[in-house]
This record gives sequence, structure tokens and C-alpha cells, in this order.
Amino acid sequence: MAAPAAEAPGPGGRGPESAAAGRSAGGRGPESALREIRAGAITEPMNTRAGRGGQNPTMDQVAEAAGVSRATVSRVINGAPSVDAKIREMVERAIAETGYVPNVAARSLVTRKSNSVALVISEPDRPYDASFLNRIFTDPYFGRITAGATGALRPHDIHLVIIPTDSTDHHHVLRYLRQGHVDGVLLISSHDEDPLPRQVHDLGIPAVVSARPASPLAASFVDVDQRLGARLAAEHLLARGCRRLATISGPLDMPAGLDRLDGFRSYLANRGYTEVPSVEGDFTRGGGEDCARRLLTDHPDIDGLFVASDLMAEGALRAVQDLGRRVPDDVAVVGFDDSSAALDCRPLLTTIRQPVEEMAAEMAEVLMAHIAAPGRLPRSVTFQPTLVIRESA
Amino acid sequence: MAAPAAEAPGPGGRGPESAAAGRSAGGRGPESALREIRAGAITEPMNTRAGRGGQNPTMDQVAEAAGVSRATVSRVINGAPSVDAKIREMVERAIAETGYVPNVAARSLVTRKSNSVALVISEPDRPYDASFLNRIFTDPYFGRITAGATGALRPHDIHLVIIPTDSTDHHHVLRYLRQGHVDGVLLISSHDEDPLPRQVHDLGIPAVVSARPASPLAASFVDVDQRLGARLAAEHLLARGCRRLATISGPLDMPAGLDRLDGFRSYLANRGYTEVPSVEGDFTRGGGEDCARRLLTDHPDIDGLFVASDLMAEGALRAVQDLGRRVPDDVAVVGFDDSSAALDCRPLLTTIRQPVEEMAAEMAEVLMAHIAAPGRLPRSVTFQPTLVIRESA
DNA sequence: CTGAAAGCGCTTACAG
DNA sequence: CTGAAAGCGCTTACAG
Repeated sequence: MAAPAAEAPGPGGRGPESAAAGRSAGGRGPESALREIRAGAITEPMNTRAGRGGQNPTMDQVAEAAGVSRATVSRVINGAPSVDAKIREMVERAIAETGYVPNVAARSLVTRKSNSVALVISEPDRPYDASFLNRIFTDPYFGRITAGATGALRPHDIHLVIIPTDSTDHHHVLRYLRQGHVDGVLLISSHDEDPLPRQVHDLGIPAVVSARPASPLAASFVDVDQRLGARLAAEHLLARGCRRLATISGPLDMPAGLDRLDGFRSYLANRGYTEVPSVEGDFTRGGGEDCARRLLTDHPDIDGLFVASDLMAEGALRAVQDLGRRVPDDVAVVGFDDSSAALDCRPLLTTIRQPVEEMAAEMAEVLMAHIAAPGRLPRSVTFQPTLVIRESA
Repeated sequence: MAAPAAEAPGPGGRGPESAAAGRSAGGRGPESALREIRAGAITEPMNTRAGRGGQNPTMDQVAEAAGVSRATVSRVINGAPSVDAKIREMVERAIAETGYVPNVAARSLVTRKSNSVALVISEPDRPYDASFLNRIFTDPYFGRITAGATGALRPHDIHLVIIPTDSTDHHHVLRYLRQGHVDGVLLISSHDEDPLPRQVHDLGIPAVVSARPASPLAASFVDVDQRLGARLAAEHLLARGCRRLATISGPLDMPAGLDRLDGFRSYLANRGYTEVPSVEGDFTRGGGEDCARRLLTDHPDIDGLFVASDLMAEGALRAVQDLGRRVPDDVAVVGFDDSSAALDCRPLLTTIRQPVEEMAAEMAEVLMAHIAAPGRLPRSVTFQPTLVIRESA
């Protein structure tokens, strides 16, 4: 019998850990945390793949074990229909016995496919540091994007490589893309001035952008109807009797900021509400809190508030209530997103849902179509937002 | 002159978008969001790399352009010291002119290096769905891990591939690792019962685990001294005069849950405090809120609370204050982590800092050492937590 | 349906 | 210091 499959358990750990050596070394951060270094439990050698020092078997070895040619092994692995059932079975047994796994480098050298796509999250204004990544890993939006894209890609056995990037870093990303690490890119870019969508487009590699690019680009994108969402919020606030409306917008250099603000205001303007106070937020919880405080002190009579993201709404709710107003009785609040943050709010947040998971899945589908047929014309897909009524309005 | 480098801008977009076609299609989610599909702006062909249909130039083309052999081009690209300065310069010019970028598949086929490592985030108990990813992309802990690892890897030009996984999915991950996509793995695994650390170890691929594995394993890991952190919290609470202490722990099937609870209790027990109410939380904000409510209704006299994570502490603070208690005067609260959540708290959270970024960077360093020298013995590194005093205690 | 052979684009001993 | 050649582990026309 050949080497066992890798899934076979190695010899279990048995030795107790050796005693701590207790050498302490200086930490690297400002905290200067001390640390001990000690030898780990030594229970087995690093490589246990019997007799082959950790080397994976090669396709030739499988072929030999099965008594066929390498080409045949390749065919059964790739599901070529033309293989005799008996031979296929022999090959499959040989694969199982040897624990064979194809070498991806060799494969993609000839197929020119990597079977993975990049999810590039571009935030041009922030330095590439802990706070940038903190924002990405703290805003539910990106989790939904990842979930949606992964779900759509997985059935096709395509991996997602997540690449956060800021403007100091575009060069690296472009280089990475050109090196053939991935077959295409899902680009999350939300700032008007971000040059990355155009740069990626000019690479000629299949790409789908998360929102309509600020300047026209012959690229596919998927988006939600931002203005309609804002209108839904205005309608609802009006319908429940609010008459002094105000809004906390997102950053105005993002379509998601500007379009929601503009959609809200222009709907109201058409109904005679021309004085609609607004203040520009930053899509963070803390920002929402500050904005609400400012808004309510400048305009104490506000009775309806549209906040352009759930995260900001969470902070706004806190400020409104700190100021002694009841929600929704004194001030009704509508958010935007319907992310998990909406359920962290007290009272539960009434909000405009954008189907982010479905949007990300659609991005992935469109991307796969472009990869499969490189000449395909770009297209855009727009989803509709919906009102989700809970407690805050 | 050869083809322009990819960084050269293509012809700018100029056409206006074509009119929306307005075909609506059924959505896929329960929300049934409608969507429009329309043709994107057609301003230029997908591939603009002049004359070569998007194909990257090959090393042979660079060699020809520079008038040298392919081997020499390879040497200058890989920084071999033995290349004549003039020749090097010619080659570099040829590289710039052709916009050459090495093909990673070809390179790693021979070097057997991918220049990337995986960050596997394993959460065995949850289904691989939106809520699982939502947790990962919402808990500041993972952002800090990513930031720390990225920072350490970047100078070495090594990419991080982030792979969230649950127990239904281990097989895929193991397969991915065996296929040679990465040179090593950083494994974030916090549940006792998680089989993944052992499985990864048995693969024989370089790996570093984020915390001491529950069962002994001859693997390298880095951790924080959990018990010491809990003791720091107890000391501080006692020092500020609290006498009725209680704690909200993490899940008890995680070392981070059990060790913090046990460290807290055993320190107090040695000082005569044998009655220390505790309740098991789940490391989420909502969970912390529920636990605090339960704790305070069952034990109304509690005056000091140690909460095993900042996220839970944020929820606990809300509950404590909802119940009409002042923080810290009636109830003092100490968290654990010193993540960004500590600053989202009102009052600002006093907490036990674990230097997560530095820990992740250390994981990356140790991993790179293992990759460079496969025979290296495993070792563990322990960081010390520190008390960060703010407002809540 | 199967195999022998060429070739994907690099790196790296080995000569010179 | 440089080049000719072998080879990394696959896939895929091309014959048979």
C-alpha cells in the first residue's frame, strides 16, 4: 500500500508539555508586554507522511499505481466524460490510496486559471493601519459582502482572496492582480475619487465593481437604488406624522452618501418640505452619535430622522435618548442597510434594507460569466431596497 | 517600443451611459428585491494592452528585448548578486518597457513557494452562513489579528489569504492547504474540541496556532497569559473597594473562557472570597447584556464585575445602567481585550489589554521562521496582559 | 477510449 | 559573470 491519505490521523500527542523556560523578552509595542519563550511539546516529527518526507505524490505515481498513463489520471481528475468506467475506478482507488492532490501551480501554469478571485476592499482615504482594518472588520457591511460572495463562489470551487487596500497600496494590488494570482476581481470601492476601478479595468482582467463608478467606466457593476431607499424612508416618516425631518448623511464624496441625502431631500422638496437640516456623517457609530447631538441642539424641534447607515443610527439613537427624547414618540429614527447593527439598537431599528448578500452573490455570478466569456459586454444590475419596520419609527 | 506597462492609463471613458433597459427580474432572497439589468457604458474593449490581447509578456520576450538570455533576466529579477551592473540596467529597462511581471504559477512550480500564507479562522460550532461571517467581520478581535499579521508579512512580500471555516468545511480547507496554495498557515482556533489544529499539524505544513491547543500538540503557538489577565482585573476591583465581585465568562469550552474565569476565581478564593457568582457568556454584545441582567437580578448587591471581553462588557454596561445602577459608583466594570469596543462604551471601559496585533505579528514571524527552516523545533510565545484604567472601574 | 509527446513560463545546477 | 539545458507537475491536441 502506498502512503496514507493526509486525512489519516498521525500518532496522537502524548508527551506533557516541557516546563516553561521562562526566558522573558521585551515586547515590541508601546505596552512592552513581556513574553516567555519555551519549547513546545515534542511528540512527533513535523512531517508524518510516511516515507516521503512530506512530499505530495505526483500524478505519475498515481498513474503507475493504477497502471495507466498520466493523461488518463488527468482525465479522471478533471471529469472528462470519455473515460472507461473500470479504468476510472482503478484510478480513483489509486488516488485515494496515495492521497494524491493536484499541484495547483502546475495546473494553473497550463490552464491559465487560478480558480480564485480577489475581493479587493478599497478605502482610499485611510492609511493602511490598524484603524483601517479595524473599520473593515467591524462594519457588518463587509461581512455580508464576504458571505454573499463566498456563497456564490463555493459551488464552483472558486476561492476568495480578501485584499484590503488603501491608496498607498494600489501598486501592490495591481501587481498582485497582474501576476495571475486570481482570475478576476470583485472590487468594493465607494469613494468618488478612487482611481482603483479604472486602474483595474485597464489591466484587462475580468472585474465587477460594487457600485456605479463616479466617472463612466465600461465595467460591470451591481448597486442598490440609493435614491429610492432614501425616498422610502421619507415616505414612512411622513406617513407616521413626522413634520420636522432631518438627516445624517454618509460622506458626501461617496455615492452612498450623496445619493441618499439627495434622494431624501428631493423627495421632500417635491412635497413642500424645503428646510431639511442635514449633517455629514462618516458611517461609524461614534460619528452618528456626534451628528445627532449637533442636529438636535441646533434644531430641537426635529421629530423625524433619517440616518444613512445602521451603524450611525445606533450612535444617533444613543444621543437622542441621552438628550432626553423618546424614540419613536418624540423623534422617529430610520436607518439604512438592515445589517446586524439594526438589531443591536434599542429600540430595534426601523430601516431601509439593502440586500447586500444577494448583491455580492450577483457580483460573483457576473464575474464568473466574464471569466468564462472574456468578450462579454459589461452590464449593471440594480437591486431595490425595502422598508423594514421595527420599533424606532 | 514594446507594449506599455499596465499602469499606463487606457483611453478614458467618454460615452454616457446607455439608457436603462428596465427589465426587472425576480430577486433571489426572501426579500425578492427587484433588479434592473442594463448595458453598461461601452467606451473601450475589455483588453487594452496594445497589440497583445491582454497577454502578459514572457520572460523570453524581455530577454530578447534586452539582448541577453532568459537566465540572466531571471537573475536580475530575483536579485542575484552576480549580475554585471550594465547588463542589469539593460534588463531593468527592458522589464519596464515591456511591463513584464513574472508568472506566479511558473515560478512557484519550480521554487515550491507560493509566497503567501493562510489565515484560517476556525469556528467549529457555527454553521458556515451569514451569521458566522457576520460574527467574524464584526468582532474587532479578528481585525486586530489581520492587521498584526499583515504588518509583519508585508515587508517580506508575503500575502495573507483569509479563510473563515467551520466544522462542515474542514475538508475543503485541508485540501486547499495540501494543494500548495500557501507556504504555511496561521490558525485561529479557540474551541477545545476543534480538530483542525491537529489535522493541520498532521499535514506536515508549517503552522502556528493562536492559543495553546487543548490537547498537547507539537506545534508552535502564541498566547496571552489568560489567568494573569483575570488576576489583574480582580486586584483592581478589590483595590478600588469592591467587595461583592462577580464575572461574566466566555464560553467554557474555550480556554479564553475557562482560563479567565478560573484565574479570576482562584485569585479571589486565595483571598477569602469564595462566593463569586458567574455566568457563561458567548463573547457577543447581546450576550453580555443578557448575562449582566441575570447576574444583577439574582445578586442585586454586586458592586464589581469582571467581563471576559470588551464586546460583552459593552452590552453589560448597557444592562447595568438600564437597571438604574451607576458605573462605576454602584457597579465597577472591567473588560478584557482593549479592543476598539472599549472606546465605544459609556463610560469608557477599564479593561485588560491583550496585545493582539503584536501577538499576530509574532505568529507571522514564527511561521516565517518555520517556513525558512522546516526542521525547526516548535516553540510557544506568551505575552503578558496589562491593566488599562479608564472610567468604568 | 487511451497514450506519447509537446509545452505552459519559470529557476537553477552545470559548464564555460 | 553568462548561457544552454534540464526540469518543476500538470493539460491537451494529436495519433492510434
